[in-house]
Amino acid sequence: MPPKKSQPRWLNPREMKAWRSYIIASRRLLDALDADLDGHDLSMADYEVMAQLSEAPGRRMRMSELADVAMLSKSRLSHRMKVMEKAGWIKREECSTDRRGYWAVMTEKGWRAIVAAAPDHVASVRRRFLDQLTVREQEGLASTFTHLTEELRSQFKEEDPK
Amino acid sequence: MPPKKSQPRWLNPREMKAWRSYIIASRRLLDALDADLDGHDLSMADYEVMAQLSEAPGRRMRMSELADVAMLSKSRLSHRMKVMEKAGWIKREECSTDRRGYWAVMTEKGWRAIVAAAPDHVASVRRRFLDQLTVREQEGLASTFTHLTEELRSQFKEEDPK
DNA sequence: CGAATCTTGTTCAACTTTCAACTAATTCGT
DNA sequence: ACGAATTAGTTGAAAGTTGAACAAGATTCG
Repeated sequence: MPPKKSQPRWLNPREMKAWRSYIIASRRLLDALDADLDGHDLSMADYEVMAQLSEAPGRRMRMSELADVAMLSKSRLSHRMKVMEKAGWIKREECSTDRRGYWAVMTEKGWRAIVAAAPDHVASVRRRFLDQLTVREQEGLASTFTHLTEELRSQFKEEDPK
Repeated sequence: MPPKKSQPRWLNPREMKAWRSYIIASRRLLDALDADLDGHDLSMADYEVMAQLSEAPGRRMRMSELADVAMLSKSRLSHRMKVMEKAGWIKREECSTDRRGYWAVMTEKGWRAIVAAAPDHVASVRRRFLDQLTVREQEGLASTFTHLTEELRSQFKEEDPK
Protein backbone atom coordinates (compact mmCIF):
# COMPACT_ATOMS: atom_id res chain seq x y z
CA MET A 1 0.00 0.00 0.00
CA PRO A 2 1.52 3.31 -1.05
CA PRO A 3 1.98 5.97 1.61
CA LYS A 4 -0.91 8.32 1.10
CA LYS A 5 -1.06 11.94 2.18
CA SER A 6 -3.79 11.86 4.79
CA GLN A 7 -6.95 13.77 3.94
CA PRO A 8 -7.30 16.81 6.13
CA ARG A 9 -10.20 16.31 8.50
CA TRP A 10 -11.98 19.64 8.39
CA LEU A 11 -13.34 21.04 11.63
CA ASN A 12 -16.86 20.02 12.55
CA PRO A 13 -19.21 22.69 13.92
CA ARG A 14 -18.45 21.93 17.54
CA GLU A 15 -14.72 22.09 16.96
CA MET A 16 -15.05 25.20 14.88
CA LYS A 17 -17.04 26.91 17.57
CA ALA A 18 -14.58 25.98 20.28
CA TRP A 19 -11.65 27.19 18.27
CA ARG A 20 -13.14 30.40 16.91
CA SER A 21 -14.71 31.51 20.16
CA TYR A 22 -11.48 30.86 21.98
CA ILE A 23 -9.32 32.75 19.53
CA ILE A 24 -11.65 35.71 19.22
CA ALA A 25 -12.31 36.12 22.92
CA SER A 26 -8.62 35.81 23.63
CA ARG A 27 -7.66 38.58 21.25
CA ARG A 28 -10.30 40.87 22.65
CA LEU A 29 -9.34 40.03 26.18
CA LEU A 30 -5.65 40.64 25.66
CA ASP A 31 -6.36 43.90 23.87
CA ALA A 32 -8.57 45.05 26.73
CA LEU A 33 -6.04 44.13 29.38
CA ASP A 34 -3.29 45.90 27.50
CA ALA A 35 -5.45 48.99 27.13
CA ASP A 36 -6.24 48.91 30.85
CA LEU A 37 -2.53 48.99 31.63
CA ASP A 38 -1.88 51.97 29.40
CA GLY A 39 -2.17 54.45 32.21
CA HIS A 40 0.76 52.82 33.97
CA ASP A 41 3.02 52.94 30.91
CA LEU A 42 3.11 49.18 30.81
CA SER A 43 2.31 46.52 28.28
CA MET A 44 1.17 43.09 29.41
CA ALA A 45 4.56 41.73 28.49
CA ASP A 46 6.43 44.32 30.52
CA TYR A 47 4.03 43.86 33.40
CA GLU A 48 4.76 40.15 33.37
CA VAL A 49 8.49 40.78 33.47
CA MET A 50 8.19 43.22 36.33
CA ALA A 51 5.80 40.98 38.25
CA GLN A 52 8.10 38.00 37.96
CA LEU A 53 11.07 40.03 38.99
CA SER A 54 9.22 41.52 41.93
CA GLU A 55 8.51 38.06 43.31
CA ALA A 56 12.05 36.79 43.04
CA PRO A 57 14.24 36.69 46.15
CA GLY A 58 15.96 40.04 46.46
CA ARG A 59 13.88 41.20 43.51
CA ARG A 60 16.69 40.07 41.28
CA MET A 61 16.99 37.40 38.67
CA ARG A 62 19.46 36.24 36.10
CA MET A 63 18.54 37.40 32.63
CA SER A 64 18.08 33.92 31.21
CA GLU A 65 15.88 32.78 34.01
CA LEU A 66 13.74 35.87 33.69
CA ALA A 67 13.45 35.37 29.95
CA ASP A 68 12.40 31.84 30.69
CA VAL A 69 9.67 32.53 33.20
CA ALA A 70 8.38 35.49 31.23
CA MET A 71 8.46 33.42 28.04
CA LEU A 72 10.48 35.94 26.10
CA SER A 73 13.43 35.37 23.84
CA LYS A 74 16.77 36.45 25.24
CA SER A 75 16.99 39.06 22.57
CA ARG A 76 13.61 40.52 23.32
CA LEU A 77 14.24 40.63 27.03
CA SER A 78 17.55 42.31 26.46
CA HIS A 79 15.89 45.05 24.44
CA ARG A 80 13.09 45.57 26.93
CA MET A 81 15.54 45.72 29.78
CA LYS A 82 17.43 48.46 28.03
CA VAL A 83 14.19 50.45 27.97
CA MET A 84 13.30 49.67 31.57
CA GLU A 85 16.79 50.51 32.67
CA LYS A 86 16.52 53.89 30.99
CA ALA A 87 13.20 54.35 32.79
CA GLY A 88 14.99 53.59 36.06
CA TRP A 89 12.92 50.55 36.88
CA ILE A 90 15.69 48.03 36.84
CA LYS A 91 19.43 47.99 36.75
CA ARG A 92 21.85 45.35 35.59
CA GLU A 93 24.57 44.00 37.82
CA GLU A 94 27.41 41.74 36.86
CA CYS A 95 27.23 38.26 38.25
CA SER A 96 30.24 37.36 40.33
CA THR A 97 29.93 33.60 40.09
CA ASP A 98 29.42 33.47 36.34
CA ARG A 99 31.12 36.30 34.63
CA ARG A 100 29.18 35.93 31.41
CA GLY A 101 26.01 36.69 33.26
CA TYR A 102 24.03 39.58 34.63
CA TRP A 103 21.47 40.09 37.30
CA ALA A 104 18.39 42.06 36.49
CA VAL A 105 17.69 43.97 39.69
CA MET A 106 14.47 45.80 40.36
CA THR A 107 15.02 49.30 41.70
CA GLU A 108 12.96 51.01 44.33
CA LYS A 109 11.37 53.04 41.59
CA GLY A 110 10.53 49.89 39.68
CA TRP A 111 9.00 48.41 42.80
CA ARG A 112 6.83 51.45 43.27
CA ALA A 113 5.74 51.24 39.64
CA ILE A 114 4.67 47.62 39.86
CA VAL A 115 3.00 48.11 43.22
CA ALA A 116 1.05 50.98 41.73
CA ALA A 117 0.01 49.00 38.67
CA ALA A 118 -0.83 45.68 40.28
CA PRO A 119 -4.18 46.51 41.90
CA ASP A 120 -5.46 48.06 38.69
CA HIS A 121 -4.26 45.12 36.69
CA VAL A 122 -5.85 42.62 39.03
CA ALA A 123 -9.08 44.57 38.93
CA SER A 124 -8.87 44.51 35.17
CA VAL A 125 -8.29 40.75 35.05
CA ARG A 126 -11.31 40.33 37.28
CA ARG A 127 -13.59 42.58 35.38
CA ARG A 128 -12.61 41.42 31.92
CA PHE A 129 -12.20 37.76 32.66
CA LEU A 130 -12.69 36.13 36.05
CA ASP A 131 -15.91 37.89 36.98
CA GLN A 132 -17.43 36.70 33.72
CA LEU A 133 -16.93 33.06 34.67
CA THR A 134 -18.79 30.92 37.15
CA VAL A 135 -16.75 29.09 39.73
CA ARG A 136 -17.43 25.93 37.77
CA GLU A 137 -16.12 27.54 34.62
CA GLN A 138 -13.02 28.79 36.36
CA GLU A 139 -12.30 25.29 37.58
CA GLY A 140 -12.96 23.73 34.19
CA LEU A 141 -10.78 26.24 32.50
CA ALA A 142 -7.94 25.75 34.93
CA SER A 143 -8.01 22.03 34.44
CA THR A 144 -8.26 22.25 30.66
CA PHE A 145 -5.46 24.72 30.24
CA THR A 146 -3.18 23.18 32.80
CA HIS A 147 -3.41 19.97 30.88
CA LEU A 148 -2.87 21.82 27.61
CA THR A 149 0.29 23.46 28.88
CA GLU A 150 1.66 20.07 29.87
CA GLU A 151 0.84 18.62 26.52
CA LEU A 152 2.38 21.47 24.58
CA ARG A 153 5.47 21.26 26.69
CA SER A 154 5.86 17.59 25.92
CA GLN A 155 5.11 18.07 22.23
CA PHE A 156 7.82 20.65 22.16
CA LYS A 157 10.26 18.30 23.83
CA GLU A 158 9.57 15.58 21.31
CA GLU A 159 10.09 17.90 18.38
CA ASP A 160 13.21 19.49 19.69
CA PRO A 161 14.77 17.02 22.09
CA LYS A 162 17.08 19.43 23.92
CA MET B 1 -18.83 59.25 54.16
CA PRO B 2 -15.74 60.06 52.14
CA PRO B 3 -15.28 58.22 48.87
CA LYS B 4 -12.77 55.51 49.62
CA LYS B 5 -10.48 53.85 47.15
CA SER B 6 -11.70 50.25 47.19
CA GLN B 7 -9.24 47.69 48.47
CA PRO B 8 -8.03 45.49 45.67
CA ARG B 9 -9.32 41.99 46.15
CA TRP B 10 -6.33 39.83 45.42
CA LEU B 11 -6.83 36.63 43.45
CA ASN B 12 -7.65 33.53 45.44
CA PRO B 13 -5.92 30.27 44.49
CA ARG B 14 -8.71 29.09 42.23
CA GLU B 15 -8.81 32.38 40.38
CA MET B 16 -5.07 32.51 40.15
CA LYS B 17 -4.91 29.05 38.71
CA ALA B 18 -7.59 29.79 36.13
CA TRP B 19 -5.90 32.98 35.04
CA ARG B 20 -2.31 31.76 34.99
CA SER B 21 -3.02 28.47 33.28
CA TYR B 22 -5.06 30.24 30.66
CA ILE B 23 -2.48 32.87 29.92
CA ILE B 24 0.44 30.47 29.83
CA ALA B 25 -1.24 27.84 27.69
CA SER B 26 -2.45 30.51 25.33
CA ARG B 27 1.00 31.93 24.76
CA ARG B 28 2.46 28.51 24.15
CA LEU B 29 -0.37 27.57 21.86
CA LEU B 30 -0.13 30.69 19.75
CA ASP B 31 3.62 30.32 19.48
CA ALA B 32 3.27 26.72 18.36
CA LEU B 33 0.63 27.55 15.77
CA ASP B 34 2.74 30.35 14.41
CA ALA B 35 5.75 28.11 14.20
CA ASP B 36 3.70 25.47 12.41
CA LEU B 37 2.76 28.03 9.75
CA ASP B 38 6.33 29.06 9.14
CA GLY B 39 6.78 26.72 6.22
CA HIS B 40 4.03 28.52 4.36
CA ASP B 41 5.52 31.98 4.86
CA LEU B 42 2.53 32.98 6.93
CA SER B 43 1.95 34.35 10.38
CA MET B 44 -1.27 33.61 12.21
CA ALA B 45 -2.37 37.17 11.57
CA ASP B 46 -1.73 36.96 7.85
CA TYR B 47 -3.38 33.58 7.70
CA GLU B 48 -6.45 35.03 9.33
CA VAL B 49 -6.60 37.84 6.80
CA MET B 50 -6.23 35.47 3.88
CA ALA B 51 -8.76 33.02 5.29
CA GLN B 52 -11.36 35.72 5.80
CA LEU B 53 -10.78 37.09 2.35
CA SER B 54 -10.98 33.64 0.80
CA GLU B 55 -14.44 33.13 2.25
CA ALA B 56 -15.86 36.43 1.10
CA PRO B 57 -18.08 36.52 -1.99
CA GLY B 58 -15.85 36.96 -5.00
CA ARG B 59 -12.88 36.62 -2.64
CA ARG B 60 -12.96 40.37 -2.28
CA MET B 61 -13.68 42.63 0.63
CA ARG B 62 -13.53 46.30 1.44
CA MET B 63 -10.43 47.18 3.43
CA SER B 64 -12.36 48.39 6.46
CA GLU B 65 -14.53 45.35 6.63
CA LEU B 66 -11.54 43.10 6.34
CA ALA B 67 -9.75 45.02 9.05
CA ASP B 68 -12.84 44.59 11.15
CA VAL B 69 -13.28 40.85 10.81
CA ALA B 70 -9.55 40.21 11.13
CA MET B 71 -9.42 42.51 14.17
CA LEU B 72 -6.59 44.61 12.81
CA SER B 73 -6.22 48.36 12.78
CA LYS B 74 -6.70 49.99 9.41
CA SER B 75 -3.10 51.04 9.44
CA ARG B 76 -1.82 47.60 10.19
CA LEU B 77 -3.94 46.01 7.51
CA SER B 78 -2.80 48.60 5.02
CA HIS B 79 0.84 47.79 5.71
CA ARG B 80 0.28 44.05 5.54
CA MET B 81 -1.62 44.41 2.31
CA LYS B 82 1.26 46.24 0.77
CA VAL B 83 3.43 43.23 1.58
CA MET B 84 0.89 40.72 0.34
CA GLU B 85 0.37 42.72 -2.80
CA LYS B 86 4.09 42.63 -3.47
CA ALA B 87 3.96 38.88 -2.93
CA GLY B 88 1.23 38.71 -5.53
CA TRP B 89 -1.39 37.30 -3.16
CA ILE B 90 -3.86 40.14 -3.35
CA LYS B 91 -4.45 43.22 -5.41
CA ARG B 92 -6.30 46.40 -4.63
CA GLU B 93 -9.10 47.69 -6.79
CA GLU B 94 -10.81 51.03 -6.59
CA CYS B 95 -14.38 50.94 -5.41
CA SER B 96 -16.78 52.47 -7.88
CA THR B 97 -19.59 53.27 -5.46
CA ASP B 98 -17.43 54.91 -2.81
CA ARG B 99 -14.45 56.55 -4.33
CA ARG B 100 -12.55 56.80 -1.07
CA GLY B 101 -12.56 53.05 -0.80
CA TYR B 102 -10.73 50.03 -2.11
CA TRP B 103 -11.44 46.38 -2.57
CA ALA B 104 -8.89 43.88 -1.40
CA VAL B 105 -9.08 41.14 -3.99
CA MET B 106 -7.48 37.76 -3.59
CA THR B 107 -5.50 36.67 -6.63
CA GLU B 108 -5.30 33.17 -8.01
CA LYS B 109 -1.84 32.92 -6.51
CA GLY B 110 -3.17 34.01 -3.15
CA TRP B 111 -5.91 31.42 -3.38
CA ARG B 112 -3.39 28.70 -4.09
CA ALA B 113 -1.30 29.85 -1.14
CA ILE B 114 -4.16 29.71 1.33
CA VAL B 115 -5.43 26.41 -0.04
CA ALA B 116 -1.97 24.99 0.41
CA ALA B 117 -1.66 26.28 3.96
CA ALA B 118 -5.13 25.49 5.25
CA PRO B 119 -4.87 21.72 5.71
CA ASP B 120 -1.61 22.06 7.58
CA HIS B 121 -3.01 24.79 9.73
CA VAL B 122 -6.13 22.82 10.55
CA ALA B 123 -4.01 19.81 11.39
CA SER B 124 -1.95 22.05 13.63
CA VAL B 125 -5.00 23.45 15.41
CA ARG B 126 -6.16 19.90 15.98
CA ARG B 127 -2.92 18.59 17.21
CA ARG B 128 -2.03 21.51 19.43
CA PHE B 129 -5.48 22.28 20.74
CA LEU B 130 -8.64 20.42 19.80
CA ASP B 131 -7.27 16.90 20.11
CA GLN B 132 -6.14 17.73 23.63
CA LEU B 133 -9.70 18.45 24.74
CA THR B 134 -12.56 16.11 25.43
CA VAL B 135 -15.82 16.79 23.65
CA ARG B 136 -17.16 18.04 26.97
CA GLU B 137 -14.25 20.42 27.30
CA GLN B 138 -14.71 21.70 23.78
CA GLU B 139 -18.33 22.44 24.52
CA GLY B 140 -17.56 24.09 27.82
CA LEU B 141 -14.89 26.19 26.25
CA ALA B 142 -17.12 27.28 23.40
CA SER B 143 -19.83 28.36 25.76
CA THR B 144 -17.46 30.14 28.13
CA PHE B 145 -15.64 32.06 25.45
CA THR B 146 -18.70 32.89 23.40
CA HIS B 147 -20.14 34.49 26.47
CA LEU B 148 -16.88 36.25 27.17
CA THR B 149 -16.75 37.74 23.70
CA GLU B 150 -20.25 39.10 24.14
CA GLU B 151 -19.40 40.58 27.47
CA LEU B 152 -16.22 42.20 26.24
CA ARG B 153 -18.05 43.63 23.28
CA SER B 154 -20.63 45.21 25.54
CA GLN B 155 -18.02 46.49 27.99
CA PHE B 156 -16.31 48.10 25.06
CA LYS B 157 -19.53 49.74 23.93
CA GLU B 158 -20.19 51.17 27.37
CA GLU B 159 -16.71 52.62 27.62
CA ASP B 160 -16.63 54.07 24.16
CA PRO B 161 -20.24 54.63 23.13
CA LYS B 162 -19.72 54.86 19.33
C1' DC C 1 45.61 20.14 30.62
C1' DG C 2 43.39 21.93 26.42
C1' DA C 3 40.43 21.68 22.35
C1' DA C 4 35.81 21.33 21.26
C1' DT C 5 31.42 22.54 22.69
C1' DC C 6 27.86 24.92 25.16
C1' DT C 7 25.90 28.90 27.54
C1' DT C 8 25.16 33.85 28.56
C1' DG C 9 23.86 37.92 27.00
C1' DT C 10 24.26 41.67 23.54
C1' DT C 11 24.05 43.63 18.94
C1' DC C 12 22.90 44.44 14.12
C1' DA C 13 19.76 44.40 10.34
C1' DA C 14 15.47 43.24 8.65
C1' DC C 15 10.91 43.27 9.46
C1' DT C 16 6.41 44.40 11.89
C1' DT C 17 3.41 47.26 14.54
C1' DT C 18 1.75 51.60 16.38
C1' DC C 19 0.46 56.30 16.45
C1' DA C 20 -0.54 60.53 14.67
C1' DA C 21 -1.02 63.18 10.64
C1' DC C 22 -2.94 63.51 6.31
C1' DT C 23 -5.88 63.44 1.71
C1' DA C 24 -9.95 62.82 -0.32
C1' DA C 25 -14.71 61.54 -0.49
C1' DT C 26 -19.13 61.11 1.81
C1' DT C 27 -22.75 62.28 5.00
C1' DC C 28 -25.09 65.14 8.24
C1' DG C 29 -27.55 69.12 9.86
C1' DT C 30 -29.68 73.05 9.01
C1' DA D 1 -27.14 73.58 -0.96
C1' DC D 2 -23.08 74.06 1.83
C1' DG D 3 -19.98 74.04 5.71
C1' DA D 4 -18.90 70.80 9.50
C1' DA D 5 -18.16 66.50 10.86
C1' DT D 6 -17.30 61.47 9.59
C1' DT D 7 -15.35 57.89 7.22
C1' DA D 8 -11.96 55.31 4.03
C1' DG D 9 -7.64 54.42 3.54
C1' DT D 10 -2.58 55.58 3.28
C1' DT D 11 1.75 57.28 4.94
C1' DG D 12 6.04 58.14 7.57
C1' DA D 13 8.45 58.05 11.64
C1' DA D 14 9.17 55.89 15.95
C1' DA D 15 9.01 51.91 18.65
C1' DG D 16 9.01 46.97 19.11
C1' DT D 17 10.30 42.25 17.68
C1' DT D 18 12.98 38.58 15.48
C1' DG D 19 16.77 35.77 14.32
C1' DA D 20 21.32 35.21 13.18
C1' DA D 21 25.92 36.39 14.33
C1' DC D 22 29.00 37.40 17.78
C1' DA D 23 32.24 37.80 22.02
C1' DA D 24 33.47 35.96 26.13
C1' DG D 25 33.14 32.89 29.88
C1' DA D 26 32.01 28.03 31.47
C1' DT D 27 31.97 23.05 30.87
C1' DT D 28 33.08 18.58 29.18
C1' DC D 29 35.99 14.91 28.45
C1' DG D 30 39.74 12.41 26.21
